[in-house]
Amino acid sequence: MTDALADSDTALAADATRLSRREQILQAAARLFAERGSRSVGVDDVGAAIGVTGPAIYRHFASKDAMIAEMLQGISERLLAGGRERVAVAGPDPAEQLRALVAFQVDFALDNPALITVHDRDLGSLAPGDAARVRRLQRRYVEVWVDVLRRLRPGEGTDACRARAHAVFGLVNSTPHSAGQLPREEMGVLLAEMAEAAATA
Amino acid sequence: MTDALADSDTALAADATRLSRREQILQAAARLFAERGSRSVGVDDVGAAIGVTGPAIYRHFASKDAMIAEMLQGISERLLAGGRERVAVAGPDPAEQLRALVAFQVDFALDNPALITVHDRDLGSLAPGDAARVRRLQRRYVEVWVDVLRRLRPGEGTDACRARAHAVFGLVNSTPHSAGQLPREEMGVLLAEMAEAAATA
DNA sequence: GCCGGAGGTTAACGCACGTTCACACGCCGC
DNA sequence: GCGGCGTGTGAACGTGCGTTAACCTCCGGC
Repeated sequence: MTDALADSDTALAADATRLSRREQILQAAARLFAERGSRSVGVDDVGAAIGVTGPAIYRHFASKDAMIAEMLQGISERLLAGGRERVAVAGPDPAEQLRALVAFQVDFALDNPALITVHDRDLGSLAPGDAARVRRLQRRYVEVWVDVLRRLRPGEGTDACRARAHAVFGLVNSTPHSAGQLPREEMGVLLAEMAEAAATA
Repeated sequence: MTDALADSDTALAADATRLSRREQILQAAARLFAERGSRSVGVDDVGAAIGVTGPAIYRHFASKDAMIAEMLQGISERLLAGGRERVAVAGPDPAEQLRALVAFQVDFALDNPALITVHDRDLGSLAPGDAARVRRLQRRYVEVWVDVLRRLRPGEGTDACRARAHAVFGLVNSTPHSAGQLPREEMGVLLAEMAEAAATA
């Protein structure tokens, strides 16, 4: 291949392979859902966002609901796996574990504001079974935080620690509302400081 | 005069019943919307929640969208007015003003978890004009916080203070996620402590 | 060369749901 | 009593949209 067109073709092909079609769809859909809500975004809109027509979606997902379910479940799984890994890597000190969890959540929220938005907004529009599955994953992620907080604050009850964890999530997950107000690095430092202060107040 | 009085009386009575009905509808709708999202809740559902059929809604609202718009605008107005009043009452000390704002937001979030949920979730499903109106109110409420935070933290820029305000909102507005885990009073104290710690970290 | 499957297209179907319409009923001023 | 008005009902309409159907194209393996 000698011409530039072929090069750009291969580059595009490489990009296309780097992200499978399913993931392309999920990513585009997440962005649209975050902006306007999954119920207001049509299948045609999702298709148009990746350059195909609406029904093409059904070559990759059984239904729109199945697509949303997979999206939410994927997010919850990434959070749970990431949180557990960071805690494991952080060593036995609960203060260090908390720092690791905060850093992880901050990074995730800054890198994926759309996923953060969709994550808790569209849970209610899931079929009961799928919603239960996602909620179970979410709950396990919360428990990772609760375990750390409990060892960090021996005097506090489990319920208080759980409420504390939810509050920290809310704090860090404010990124979609304050997008682009600060450079990413600065925002990360700010959120991490605030989150740790709130968690240990 | 007696005519005028009678007229205004009946007008007031009519307004009162109509307003209470409107309020009933808005309240029931807010609860349903918080649970399942405004797009998944039908007009019939809202009607059924107050014991009437769906079309009865149209005796009180021009359309479902108008109802949502009024709901969101009402929330934003209550927040803005409440925030300004609390700051005014708190006196000149910015630390005291912050405490007042935090207490206000915590009370609101604990008293109206459904409104909190709907408030930022269904903004995207509003008509452009209505959305702009609500966003303007929201922005002015944020600026109330930013003004206080800026005087409290002279070294910090406006953008950082705005991000900080959003983060505190996220923290306090976690109430829908941690509903009923703690008695209200305890939860209020916990959230207020965390919010102040985060705001002044 | 051919064949099968992966992935796309357009057209059409059906249902959910917002909205409107025609009508009914109770209440209050006259 | 009577008529207007506020508020409700059930039926019907229109449409947006998720989904399916029928058909096309490209491509890798035999």
